[in-house]
Amino acid sequence: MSDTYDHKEIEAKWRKKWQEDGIYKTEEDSSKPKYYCLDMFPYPSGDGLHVGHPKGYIATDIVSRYKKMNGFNILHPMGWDAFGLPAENYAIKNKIHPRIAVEQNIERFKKQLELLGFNYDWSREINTTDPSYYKWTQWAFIKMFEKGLAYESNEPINWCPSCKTGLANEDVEDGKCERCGTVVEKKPLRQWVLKIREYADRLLSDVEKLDWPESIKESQRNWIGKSEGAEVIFKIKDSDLEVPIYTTRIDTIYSGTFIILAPEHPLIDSLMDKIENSELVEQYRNDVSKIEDKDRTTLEKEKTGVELKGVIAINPATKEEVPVWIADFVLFQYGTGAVFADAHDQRDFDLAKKYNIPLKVSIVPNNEEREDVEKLNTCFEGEGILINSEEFDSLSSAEARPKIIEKLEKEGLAKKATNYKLRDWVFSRQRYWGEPIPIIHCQKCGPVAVPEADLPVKLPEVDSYEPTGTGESPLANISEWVNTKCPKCGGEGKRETNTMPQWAGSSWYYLRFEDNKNDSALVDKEKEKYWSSVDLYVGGAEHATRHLIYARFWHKFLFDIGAVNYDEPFTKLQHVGLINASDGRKMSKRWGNVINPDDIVETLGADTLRVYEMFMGPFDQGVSWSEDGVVGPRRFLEKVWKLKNKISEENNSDEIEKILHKTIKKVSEDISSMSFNTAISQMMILTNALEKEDFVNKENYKTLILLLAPFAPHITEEINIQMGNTEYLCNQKWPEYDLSKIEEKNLKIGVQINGKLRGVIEIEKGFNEDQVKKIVENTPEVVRWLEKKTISKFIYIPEKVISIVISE
RNA sequence: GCCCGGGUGGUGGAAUUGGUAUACACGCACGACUUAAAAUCGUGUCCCUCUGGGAUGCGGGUUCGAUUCCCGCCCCGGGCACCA
Repeated sequence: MSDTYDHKEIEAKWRKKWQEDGIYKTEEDSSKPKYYCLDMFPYPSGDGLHVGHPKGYIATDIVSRYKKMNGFNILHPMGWDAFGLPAENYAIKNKIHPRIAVEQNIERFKKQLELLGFNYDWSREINTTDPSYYKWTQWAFIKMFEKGLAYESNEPINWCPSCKTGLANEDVEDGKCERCGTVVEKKPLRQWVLKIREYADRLLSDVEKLDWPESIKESQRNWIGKSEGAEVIFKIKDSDLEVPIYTTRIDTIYSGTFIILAPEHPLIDSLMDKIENSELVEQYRNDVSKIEDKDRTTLEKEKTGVELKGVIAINPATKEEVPVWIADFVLFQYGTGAVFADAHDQRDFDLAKKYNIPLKVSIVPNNEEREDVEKLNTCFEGEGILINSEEFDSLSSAEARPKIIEKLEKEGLAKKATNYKLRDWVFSRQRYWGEPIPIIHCQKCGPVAVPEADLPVKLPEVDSYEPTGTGESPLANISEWVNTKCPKCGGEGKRETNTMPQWAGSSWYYLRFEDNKNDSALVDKEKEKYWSSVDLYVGGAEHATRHLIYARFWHKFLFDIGAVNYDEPFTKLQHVGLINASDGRKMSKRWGNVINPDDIVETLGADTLRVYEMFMGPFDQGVSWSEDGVVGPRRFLEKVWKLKNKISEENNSDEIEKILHKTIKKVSEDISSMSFNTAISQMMILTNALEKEDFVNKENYKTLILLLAPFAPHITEEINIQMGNTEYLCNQKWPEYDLSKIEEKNLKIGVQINGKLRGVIEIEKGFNEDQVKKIVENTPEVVRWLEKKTISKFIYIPEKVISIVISE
């Protein structure tokens, strides 16, 4: 037996053996319960992995090994999300075709992952850029098209002038391109859009049944942004035209003294012949169109607007004639793009004060505080008591709302309405490196889906894959590819040249792992029934409103067309906290603070890296890498290694047995709850205890090795074989604990006097209050506090604490 | 502004159906081994005016007892936001 722990030799040896014996290959086996444990698959960047990337992968590796040892059939796969802008930009920068770059980067990533000893079943590897994969991404798109969920639109969209492509709402952060930080412009562009809004209600309500972190669920609720209110109709005087207005505060309708349209509102064009100051109006609309969205939506900006002179609307409740304004703070994309304005909204209030538009009060907080509001000295935005509201006077806001809707509904002037912030998903990109959208445009038939038999529509080779910037993808230049026949009428057709966004392939990849070689279906329904849903999904919280919404939408659609058996893809989600550099900053080439896992594997070993990353702190919390800290886990593994030399057939003390069984219990529970840090500290406690013994019982040692195996698979496998066992640890049974060995016969209980701990006594389990009291009375360290005092209360909380209250 | 999560030693952190706060690890100090160093092992390590007192962001409250529950704040991280 070699005495030094040579991690390099041991890890290389077992990596090779595991691979040769194919022990991580997963087969369907309906006799066993399944466990599907999934990582968010990476985009294979050119920089390779840094030490933060594997944190989530280590966790799923531990959980899946643990589940396997507990008799589950596990699915733990890995693949590559390789389409999209970053891959393409990397390729352009390095003057290399994206396909080649992706191949190289995948190779590098895979090597790095293999060094860490993961139990991935590589026979199920997938790659979103593989035509046999994106065939099914295209297939799903066609199904959506057939169901009317994919449509063409010409509305102005977010355009990133640097990435030279349109973007979805989700890709814009604070008015900037999420990818490159460039300020996004509005650009009218023909594009493909998916009707994710049709799923808004289900996406929202089903959030409740997910075992996900509350923060992510909350983000999704906010992003979907459901609000309930009413739609009211303001008719335009002397015309057939009317303005539908969405409001959540119909209780303020009696103070609606004017209405405001978004400057983009198309109704304005129909009103042009009535508008007396059309020049001014046009100028305002023009000015607004030039302001970037980001600036337009800052609260600090002073309110501006222009009245549409000559246009009069009728308030449906008061029947009063009210002026019509346009103002840029009214957003065309939200609600109906029009609001009724009153003294109970700060923005309307400010605008009215500035331009001397008449205001009226219809809500007051209560009778005591009504004076200031009524004098219009202040804008009251809250809910309160109605005044000046005919029969609704003296009702509360909440009481009045349904009643006002009811009344106006009878006149056909209002109805209940619901609104969402969620916008439909802008799905086309004017770039090369994505799935071609499988549509053929025909002059006669319009857009026609490519027949299923002709899928995949392969991404053609091009000379230049750089973006054109014109709003056309580079594919538009390949006429032999673009020009084709219409599948419907056989006439001349042109292929759609836009490609899909990066999020397309990742919206359903988890299904493909269940059946990655199927050429006749996206996934076999029987296999899907067995493996789905994903039991544990681990990844970064930054995907809360992008990937995790898109995937849920995509999945619900597949459920609706009968392609899958369940209506949610991920049962349990756990997010992984980032690992920052030791300076607290994000690891980045720019700061020169990147730590490469390969280096740690070389110097300290993969097992040490694994244990350290799990020991650093709570799994879902961010932490900074510590050069000093990483030696702790290394010392721990060395201690475990050295215990080999003390193996004996003799039994250890009851005290050791107790710690051992406690450890089995704690490690089992902590893996299930993903509290890896405390599982490791408990194993450290056991190891420290064993170290102090003269010998270590062989079975006890074996138990420790089994518990540690999911965390540190290499070193434990080596110890296992050195102990004379031939079966791989991952195929062995997880240890069970014996509660009777954990339970204490004697308990140490604290004694509090007036709330302060004054001593600790030892009692036998099951002692009653009198017995306990007797012991207390014979404990000098406690009794000295009781001299010359009266005991007014003696409380014994069984097996927990004694609390004595005394007075002079 | 609204919503979600968090605040504990020099550092990462542990402990919550209300019951002995500071487990485990790092760092540091001292000691053993060594010609010496590294490694390893051992001891100590919340603070103070230390027979005692104080401390889980701050201020109150409930309780025999509060890191845990309630009320009012402060700070940090995240989501949403001229959203009608």
